[in-house]
Amino acid sequence: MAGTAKELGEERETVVTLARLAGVAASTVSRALKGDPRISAPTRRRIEALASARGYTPNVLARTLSSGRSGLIGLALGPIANPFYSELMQEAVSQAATRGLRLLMLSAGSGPIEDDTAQALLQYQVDGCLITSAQLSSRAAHICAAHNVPVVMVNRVPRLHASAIACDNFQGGQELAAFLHNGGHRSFAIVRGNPDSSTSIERERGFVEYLAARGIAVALRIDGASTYDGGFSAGRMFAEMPPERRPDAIFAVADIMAMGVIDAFRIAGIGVPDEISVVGFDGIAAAARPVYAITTVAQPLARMVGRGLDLLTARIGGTALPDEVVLLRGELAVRRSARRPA
Amino acid sequence: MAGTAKELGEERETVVTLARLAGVAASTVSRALKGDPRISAPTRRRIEALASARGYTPNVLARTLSSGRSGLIGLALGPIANPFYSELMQEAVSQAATRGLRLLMLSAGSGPIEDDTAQALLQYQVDGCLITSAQLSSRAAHICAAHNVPVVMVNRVPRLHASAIACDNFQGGQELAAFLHNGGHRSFAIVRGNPDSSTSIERERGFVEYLAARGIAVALRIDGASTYDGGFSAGRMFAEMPPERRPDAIFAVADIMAMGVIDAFRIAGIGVPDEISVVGFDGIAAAARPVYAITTVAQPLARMVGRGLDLLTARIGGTALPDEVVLLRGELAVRRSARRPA
DNA sequence: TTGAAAGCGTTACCAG
DNA sequence: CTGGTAACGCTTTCAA
Repeated sequence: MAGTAKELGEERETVVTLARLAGVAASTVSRALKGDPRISAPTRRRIEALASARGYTPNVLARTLSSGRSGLIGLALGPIANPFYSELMQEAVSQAATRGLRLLMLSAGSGPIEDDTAQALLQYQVDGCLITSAQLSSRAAHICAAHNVPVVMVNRVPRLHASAIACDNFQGGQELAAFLHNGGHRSFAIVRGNPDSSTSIERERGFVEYLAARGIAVALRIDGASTYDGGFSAGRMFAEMPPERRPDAIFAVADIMAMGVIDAFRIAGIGVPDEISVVGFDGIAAAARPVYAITTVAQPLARMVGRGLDLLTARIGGTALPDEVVLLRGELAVRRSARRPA
Repeated sequence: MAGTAKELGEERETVVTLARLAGVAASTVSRALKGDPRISAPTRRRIEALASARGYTPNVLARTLSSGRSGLIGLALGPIANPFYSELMQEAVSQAATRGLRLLMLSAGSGPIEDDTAQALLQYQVDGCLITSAQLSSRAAHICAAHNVPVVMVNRVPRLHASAIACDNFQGGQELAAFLHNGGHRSFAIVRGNPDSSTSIERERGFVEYLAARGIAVALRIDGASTYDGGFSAGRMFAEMPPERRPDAIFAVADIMAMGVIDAFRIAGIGVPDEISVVGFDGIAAAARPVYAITTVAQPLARMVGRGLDLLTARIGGTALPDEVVLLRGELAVRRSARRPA
């Protein structure tokens, strides 16, 4: 083991130094190391042995310069108070790794992704870009388009030049409405998420339209800002209403808000689901905890990330594929936070 | 706006194309753009104008190749079921950005960081490496050392060649023990974290030693795996004990486990802190929610990340500074999950 | 104040 | 099957 450790400050190996050591050309080393079939087995073995003995590490940046591909995917994320996005990020990191891609993380702040962030992406020659929990400003979109950097929005429907992968939020909203309606609920409220997130809007729309088709109007909509605290405040507001005016059922468009609502009810001594039903959306791990047991629509996280990377890699070769929007169906997870159909 | 958008497939600008356009040499462009004082003001302005008009983006990778610095920091993280690490990561991303650094994310799986991960870091010529929620294998440490890549562990004390920044876990453990002891508790239990995390061990040691010095032995230690579920199971175990044999106070060495413990007690109908006190460690956002209100030691997250990056950048110039371990004092946050001293 | 040229480490192309 | 050479885009001497 110690034999492979190198002195501090020792020069780093390169294809050239290896070539000299092996008595071959640099190009031969390069080819041998990436398994080019034209290199004879003995030569390859000799070079491989040498490389590993000397602890050679290829310089990906130099490779990028000459080949044009960096193996880097930019991952831009907005504020991730919502655990859904941590879970998404982890999934992305690990799936990218298995595909030999690395993630360059960019924090996008709370607004749309601006020029400087887009610039940063381009500076590092990312092969593509995954955007979650944020929108792309139109200039940023132009910049990416101009530089042939494919963009895939995850969990957002793109307003601009970009492909997207998302859960079928509209359908999920409908499904929850149906579940509650069949469960005998008749008066509904919604705790809304971020007002300019397509995700939240679609969920709400699905829910509302399903009920509207049955002649029911949603009685109340409160903003919950897609945060726990927002949900909690909303929950307190419901709790303060006279019981006879309170809705039967509440749809918080994100689990994290549903958790806040449920906690507010608990503190107020309002029984869930005995006095009021609460459903969420996302399927985050915390929503499944026994103390919440939230009935929700679980997003197919792994598949979303996988398909998202597919969309990206398909477009990376320079192949000019048209933008594509993929909607994946979420799965209704029936737990105990809502009274269920008989 | 539209004027700056470029046709799809148009060649990307480089110092060379800009130089041609401006009628100067490439080196002049390079110097002008980075504010080299030797370039005359008019020339600089002309070049700057041109660059921004044509949407020029420097290729950081090429720069790295010639200058040796990538501006990339490798961020290796283990499994981040614990929200503390999501919070840490976010903080790291944004602080790095303000320093002009970017983070390359590497998922380290659950074991120590192995050779291949270290290789990946080196391949991308990271200037330095931040490791959290994981240990560095001895080989990986050697590899980084050999390549002059400084390593800083965050929230871990290094076993090997690396600097580190952490909360003073030992002191925090003592402080919690003191708080509980002064609050009149006399029988204690610990819910342990990951058995080979220095963080957990130190917290536990601080707690145990404080009590031992007062002639009290910790009655019971249960493994909680640093997860909510682990805490929840531990809580159930306590709940099933005959009340007279149950400890007075429980120290869960991570807030996320304390949450599990508290929830288990709630389900079992055991009052916190009336029947039993629970304290945690970390200061994650969720621990402050009214339904938990966990008394805990809050880690100074922002300062930890800041000092961690300081340690790193100080070593990046090639400056061979000795390894350094910085301990920051956490702050006791007294909330309502534990009976407090009179 | 500016230009020319030589690298940085890799890959790709063209010879042989 | 292998070797040379020319890129890739930028910085950095060294000259002018």
